[in-house]
Amino acid sequence: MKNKQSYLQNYVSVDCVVLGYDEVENRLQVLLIKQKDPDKQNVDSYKSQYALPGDLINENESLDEAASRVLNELTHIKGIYLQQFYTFGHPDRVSAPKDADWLRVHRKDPNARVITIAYLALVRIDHITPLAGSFAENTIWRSIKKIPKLAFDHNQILGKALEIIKEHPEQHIMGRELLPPKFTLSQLQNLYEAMSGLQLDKRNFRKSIKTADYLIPLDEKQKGVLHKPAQYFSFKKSKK
Amino acid sequence: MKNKQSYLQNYVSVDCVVLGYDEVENRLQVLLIKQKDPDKQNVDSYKSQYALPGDLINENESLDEAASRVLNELTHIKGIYLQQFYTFGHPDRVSAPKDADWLRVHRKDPNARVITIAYLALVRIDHITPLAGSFAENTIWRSIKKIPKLAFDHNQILGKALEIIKEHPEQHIMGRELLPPKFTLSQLQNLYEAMSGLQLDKRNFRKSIKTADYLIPLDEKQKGVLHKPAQYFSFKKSKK
DNA sequence: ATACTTATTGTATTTTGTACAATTACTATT
DNA sequence: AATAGTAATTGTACAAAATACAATAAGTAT
Repeated sequence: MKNKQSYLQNYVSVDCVVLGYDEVENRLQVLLIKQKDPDKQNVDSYKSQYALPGDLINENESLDEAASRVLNELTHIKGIYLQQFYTFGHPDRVSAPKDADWLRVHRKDPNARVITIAYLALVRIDHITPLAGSFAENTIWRSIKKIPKLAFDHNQILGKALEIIKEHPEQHIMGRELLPPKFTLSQLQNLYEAMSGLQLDKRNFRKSIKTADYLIPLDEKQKGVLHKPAQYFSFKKSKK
Repeated sequence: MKNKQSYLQNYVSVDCVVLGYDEVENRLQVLLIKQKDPDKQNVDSYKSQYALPGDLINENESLDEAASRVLNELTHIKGIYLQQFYTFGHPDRVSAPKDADWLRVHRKDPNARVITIAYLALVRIDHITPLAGSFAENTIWRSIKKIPKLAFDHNQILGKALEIIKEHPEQHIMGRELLPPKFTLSQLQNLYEAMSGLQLDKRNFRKSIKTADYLIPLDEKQKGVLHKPAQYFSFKKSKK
């Protein structure tokens, strides 16, 4: 280590991969923001890009707090579990030509490197109203099967997040409010299938989750359905 | 996002948890550096601390490259697999009184926040000669069972690294050169046991690794041992 | 009464994990 | 040559978990 070396400016940001479970369509969507036309010119003159919600960290907040704040500013949701999953810091990760305009307007030093700590959140899509037209940007949900080209290295960040939930769906279901407080086993199975990308056998799925022992069977059934009504279940409170 | 907001200086560093496998003692040790007396006074006047090897990132290197460089500068080893495992960025992580002296000497802005990306490396301890008395610091191996109080939040960083290898020993053995090119199954089992902290049954261990299919049995036996000589094995080349 | 829809359930089979001890091949000693 | 000492090697019985697979049940609508 050199003594009191001079040191170039680094920006530090957090980016949030917010995955919303769409129970109706049984698919995961990702929350994206549309970068605004930085020069306030008409939209056609500027190639507006989609991006993951993210922002520079503030002075006195932890990384986790920064991620919570950014998520809250963009979705108005609070108390959601956010998991740090990787840090992206390649010197060139924000220096593609496509990103130059945005940086020029939004950064004091547009050429400075930005290191970003990426976070993953999972939510029920019908619990969130993306703040379209809010102070910052338009937000939209996009199916993870049809991801557009994103700003910076955000496609890479999203890809890593999707790998993680695909590998361990079970770790990202409990305590994440991805289902209503009361749900059927079919709803739970659909969620597993959407997260893993696999199709599961009904009988074996039910056997395995009953072994896992995190469900509470309720004395309540579906009503008004055109078939045998399913029993409702809820999650046991996690100990953490 | 605010427009061209002013932004406080953040330092960004990498810290390396280098775990060395000591086959003779069958234990893992961690590579620590001893911070030098910053004021060049006699050692007694300064509470010298142990720390994980780490350094600020340079301008044009990726995070992975920074970790490799730091590791190389401290151990002269190259080509070792380094895995990013977590980023630590609490605003107060370097502001304990114990760390003030060192920061005052080594940082232009001793009060600035430091975000550090932590990396994990595993090596054979007899392959590494820590560079005692080199330009920067003394380096020592310490058993992971007897970790002293470290600088900054390095105990926390080390703790997280140890959790990771404890949970998935198998992922950190292949391709890491933790054993000689030819090794016996007992050597391999000892390594597993050191990493997991568990004791394993010989027959069951052999059954499971033969299922795993990453070993090549060699036509060679131990020589000159006071017991039935063991067969040597080597790892299949990993495909990555 | 019938058709329709989804929920619910069990069994046989395979695979994997676990507990447990006798025999083998070498060296050193007598 | 026989014996003792040491670690390597191997198998079996049992339990638990994963997998493949289809008939019956409980509602609604006609």
